[in-house]
Amino acid sequence: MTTHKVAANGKERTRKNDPVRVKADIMRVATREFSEKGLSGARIDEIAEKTKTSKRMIYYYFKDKETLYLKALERSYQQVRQQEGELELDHLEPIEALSKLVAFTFEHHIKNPDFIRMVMIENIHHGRFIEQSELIQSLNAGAVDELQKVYRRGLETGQFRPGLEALELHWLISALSFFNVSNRYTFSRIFNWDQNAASNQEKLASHVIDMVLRYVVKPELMAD
Amino acid sequence: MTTHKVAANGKERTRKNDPVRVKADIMRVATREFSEKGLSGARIDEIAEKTKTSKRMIYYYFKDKETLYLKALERSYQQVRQQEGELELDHLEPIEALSKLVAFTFEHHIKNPDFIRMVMIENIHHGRFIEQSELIQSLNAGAVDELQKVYRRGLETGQFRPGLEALELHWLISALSFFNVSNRYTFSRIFNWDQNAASNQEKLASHVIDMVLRYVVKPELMAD
DNA sequence: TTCATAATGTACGAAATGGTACGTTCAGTC
DNA sequence: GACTGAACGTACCATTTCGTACATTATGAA
Repeated sequence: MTTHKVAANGKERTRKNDPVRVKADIMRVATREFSEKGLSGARIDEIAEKTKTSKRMIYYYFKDKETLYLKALERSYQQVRQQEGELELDHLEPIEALSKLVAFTFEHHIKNPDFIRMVMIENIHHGRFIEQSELIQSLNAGAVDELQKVYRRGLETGQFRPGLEALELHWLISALSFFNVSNRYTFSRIFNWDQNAASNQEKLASHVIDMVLRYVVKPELMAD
Repeated sequence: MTTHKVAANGKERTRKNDPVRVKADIMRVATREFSEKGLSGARIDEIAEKTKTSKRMIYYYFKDKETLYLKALERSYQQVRQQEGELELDHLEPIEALSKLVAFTFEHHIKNPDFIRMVMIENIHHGRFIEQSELIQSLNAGAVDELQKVYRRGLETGQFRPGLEALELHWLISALSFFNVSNRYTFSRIFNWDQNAASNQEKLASHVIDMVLRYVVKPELMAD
């Protein structure tokens, strides 16, 4: 007697226990669903269907819908933070480094619309879930530290204006990069302007970089 | 025989027909609910409860949930556009005028968090509803026109850099002002920084104004 | 007054939806 | 092989939720 059975439909029906895979599968599908439809818009049944496993398993591993959402949110943050990794700015001169940093951030947001959506959704919820997550808070910082280093170097060479704070600078860069992805639809529609078009994205990117540089670099070093 | 009856509880029960009031009441409640919980999160039953009228009336006047949402979205846009009204920049010199315009936009966003939320929600829906609305598209423009005028005047006086476009400038200002309201919760939490605190809001406001000025005004006119 | 239509109240239905009860199988340990 | 806890499948339940059927009242016109 072997351990596998034959189901009614004649298919081989050997069940494999693979908790890691199952869990990862659920997380993958859930993240996409929540990011697309929000916490209230996503349907557990639909998530289950798109999974290789069943609804039962979702509740087995994740307790309830909100817990699943929180885990999906954390996963989103983890993934983008990983990608942020190696920028290697130390060998560049300050202005060049800052320019690269901004360009990278802008691009990085474009490449991760799902993450942007999760953040939007979480803000709609008044950040109720992110507040509970120590994990997310633990893996922040990196971006600001890089910026801090660059800014300090720019101060030393005398190219940057003094008196700015890295965190606030980061806020400005984030705002411009985030908005570019988050508000595409409404902005395009209202002003009848295809913000998504490659040519316009290029324009915006260079505007944003230029804007940050003009804000940080001493004016006498900027050509008109 | 009078036209009014006495209900079981003894209360006077004269029904008044007041379509305008009823409709406005529904719209008021619906807008708040949708802005708070989104399209899928808002509940028709709850909207009905918070109304002076009944669920029946919602469907009588608004067909279905999505139509109600669209109308609420349109109402949100209308309201903020109205407020935008009189800025009176023409009598100010260009730099001063631009500064005022940015300050006003920044403040204006802060004063209308419900509107911001509606826009966020609509973007989560890929702008599916705003696309259907000719009304919303019809009442745009204003902000850009004002900016356009100021920019032209600044060019004439030679204080502004040439080559910029009003729409893109507006995009930058909007991005900074919008993000300040839309991403408060997550940003505060991640960087452990109370973005909402009055002192920090003041800082951000002056950063934003300064940033735009430095971007538009010729560098040689800017003090360090 | 009559009459037609707009406006409103009450109650209900059908489907969707989050969550669970209950039983079975897998996989490692003794 | 016997045993045990983790992993999994199926079917189901209770409630919520959007939407409607049906009856009634208000209001202005003829």
